[in-house]
Amino acid sequence: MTRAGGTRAALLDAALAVFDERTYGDTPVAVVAERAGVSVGTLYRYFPSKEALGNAVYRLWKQRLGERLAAERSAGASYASTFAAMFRTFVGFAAEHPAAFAFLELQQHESYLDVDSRTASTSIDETAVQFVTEGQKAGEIRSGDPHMLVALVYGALVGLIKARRGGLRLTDDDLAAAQAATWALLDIRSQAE
Amino acid sequence: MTRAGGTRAALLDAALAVFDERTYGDTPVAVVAERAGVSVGTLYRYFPSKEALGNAVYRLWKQRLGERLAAERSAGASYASTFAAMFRTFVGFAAEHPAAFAFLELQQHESYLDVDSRTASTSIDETAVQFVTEGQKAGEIRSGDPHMLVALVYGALVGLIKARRGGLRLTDDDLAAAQAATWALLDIRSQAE
Amino acid sequence: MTRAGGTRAALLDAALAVFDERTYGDTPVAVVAERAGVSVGTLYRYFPSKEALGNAVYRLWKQRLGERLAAERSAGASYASTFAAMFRTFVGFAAEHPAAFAFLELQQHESYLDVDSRTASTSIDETAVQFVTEGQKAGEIRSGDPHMLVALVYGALVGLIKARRGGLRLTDDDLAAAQAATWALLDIRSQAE
Amino acid sequence: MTRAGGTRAALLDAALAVFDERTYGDTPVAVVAERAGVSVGTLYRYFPSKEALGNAVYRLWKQRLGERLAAERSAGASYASTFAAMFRTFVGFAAEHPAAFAFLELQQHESYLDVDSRTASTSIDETAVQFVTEGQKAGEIRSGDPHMLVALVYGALVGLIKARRGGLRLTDDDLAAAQAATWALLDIRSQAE
DNA sequence: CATGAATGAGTCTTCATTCAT
DNA sequence: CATGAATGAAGACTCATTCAT
Repeated sequence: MTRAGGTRAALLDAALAVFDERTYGDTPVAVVAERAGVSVGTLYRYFPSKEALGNAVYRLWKQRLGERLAAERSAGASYASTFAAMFRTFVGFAAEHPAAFAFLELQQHESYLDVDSRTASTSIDETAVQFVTEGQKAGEIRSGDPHMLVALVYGALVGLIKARRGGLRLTDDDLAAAQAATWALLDIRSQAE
Repeated sequence: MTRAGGTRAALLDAALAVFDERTYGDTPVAVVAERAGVSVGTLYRYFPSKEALGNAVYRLWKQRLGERLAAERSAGASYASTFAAMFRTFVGFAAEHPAAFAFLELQQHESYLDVDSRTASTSIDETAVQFVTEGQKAGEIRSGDPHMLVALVYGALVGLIKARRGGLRLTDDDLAAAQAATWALLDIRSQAE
Repeated sequence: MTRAGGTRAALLDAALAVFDERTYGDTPVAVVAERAGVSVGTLYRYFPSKEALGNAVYRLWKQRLGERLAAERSAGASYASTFAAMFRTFVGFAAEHPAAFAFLELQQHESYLDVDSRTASTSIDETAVQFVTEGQKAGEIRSGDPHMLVALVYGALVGLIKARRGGLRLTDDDLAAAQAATWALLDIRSQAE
Repeated sequence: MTRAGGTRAALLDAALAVFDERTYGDTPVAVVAERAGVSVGTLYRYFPSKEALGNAVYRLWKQRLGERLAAERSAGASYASTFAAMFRTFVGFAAEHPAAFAFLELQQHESYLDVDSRTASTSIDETAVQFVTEGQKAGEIRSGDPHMLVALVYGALVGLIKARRGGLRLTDDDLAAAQAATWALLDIRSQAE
């Protein structure tokens, strides 16, 4: 499991894998070390504590997800098509990195996350809020508290991936339908009475 | 903290409270017992294990939520108005029993839930799936895998409550907007292109 | 399981049964009470502690065994025939009261036996030692420390019953052979070189 | 108490000592660890459970005893003299390792012994049974179920050592007498009527 | 007198963290 | 730098004993 990036990367990889299999709270550090092919002592050379390791894993993947999402905000595109791209990115990320997605969104981290990690988490939110706010100004996204709308959309997305993880089979057509439905959460045209 | 219902009820109350504050996994049984005003030994007279206690709490509230949701399926009402009632029930439940809601929907239970508890959980889902399926047949709800649509809606609702719990302030108008947006996830009229 | 003798007897019966099934140390008093058909509280009305109960059971059966053994010392009989009678009594007792025998001889009691119980135990020994001493004087039993000879014989008998309990099948012929062999431990005629 | 053999050996030594003083069932693992001069956590590095530790101690000494007994079966020797050697070995083992002997033969192990330990125990029996069977064929040992005869002899031996442990003083002459008496259990010449 | 709920000290076991080699 | 043995505090669970009803 030792990646090119060296011991630290191997530890982050191993931690993600086992945290996904068992949960952060239920995973002894010895298991992480063993999976990474190093000793516990070595793990503690790279991370001062289990919490630090958990935070590092969390931050690493939250940032990766955030960057991929942010990259979709191409200038000039319509909000609907930008949303479509973001949706696909999100679903694609979950498909490519199921362990990372499950760890990030399906587990609880409150008990150990530090400020930096929370910030990483918030910044995704901010990107999304900004997108919604601008879309509202442009008259393409329905009115309403942007934070609230983001919460609804993000929640729907997480619900979708969670269901998929729980065994729900989704074809490309299903995903297209899911994207359309989720966009309806924001679409100004769905607001009409 | 001893409720009128007796020791068992006091334990269920205490367990819900501390599981919400700290998480099931991070809560020693001694803390539950203390909160209920009894000794550890007494807790074990009423529940054979910590897992059994966790399951009892989970089932109790999942059933209460399920019953309230199911009660909204009044005959003759339009799907839109039934959905509105369910939305209000869900949000109301979360407001009245924030600890219960957080415990049920914001925590992980995979590691200890038994079959009965999972069944209680599934039955809510089934109610919702049935609602969607019938709505589709009636031409009021958009097409698409009902399980997927339910996952989206349930996810959105959870996201909403989670945000509220995270500090987001929501007025009645906000909630009305949230309801409208969430209904758009299902509304056949949002499907038109 | 309630015997005619009343609650106390029922408790002694129940205790013997469960102590045999599980061991004194591994049996909660609640199990004894339940088996006797009474509550724990009641058990404590009849016996001040678990130890007292254990001692009472031990003493009761040690005495019964002792009395039956002592009864075989009929005057005028030869030592060989008296031994034969004792052997049969011992084996018969073990067959009739397997639980009692196993409890008495196959379990450890050191940790809780009180003086009275130890006395009851010793008196069987004394009877046997007296038998051996007299037999030696009469020239029918081999020379040697009587306590030692008794230890050998008693040990052999316990070994026999233990083996039987462990699954060894013994016919009447086998038992006759066992009796002959055991008597050889004492028989003056086996001493000849 | 840390022996040269390392921590594991120290734990086995300590366990034997305290199991003898108090009984396996009445000894907390903390006491074993303390006696061995290590912490509880360390004990669990070497033995996965208290049961595993108990089995390890049992097996270790049962094997040592078995090996010493088996070593006495020198070819060509008469059955009487082989028996004499085994008798001395047995008594010698009990004198040299009183704690081990008491633990092995004077305690109950049924509740926790695993298959391997039971096997170790059985193999001593098998050696003895084989000795008796061959002696019968050679016309030197009395007839009768070999398992039964072994049970009698082994029981007598255990009774002897138990009595010694209980305070009985035995001179070399006494032991010689005990050996003679015990051999009479098997001696063909004691069978004659 | 009987009941059985309540108590809490005591047991086994786990695991984050340290540190001698 | 890496190793992994050692630590000990903490957690789940049991059970002899008490006492209010």
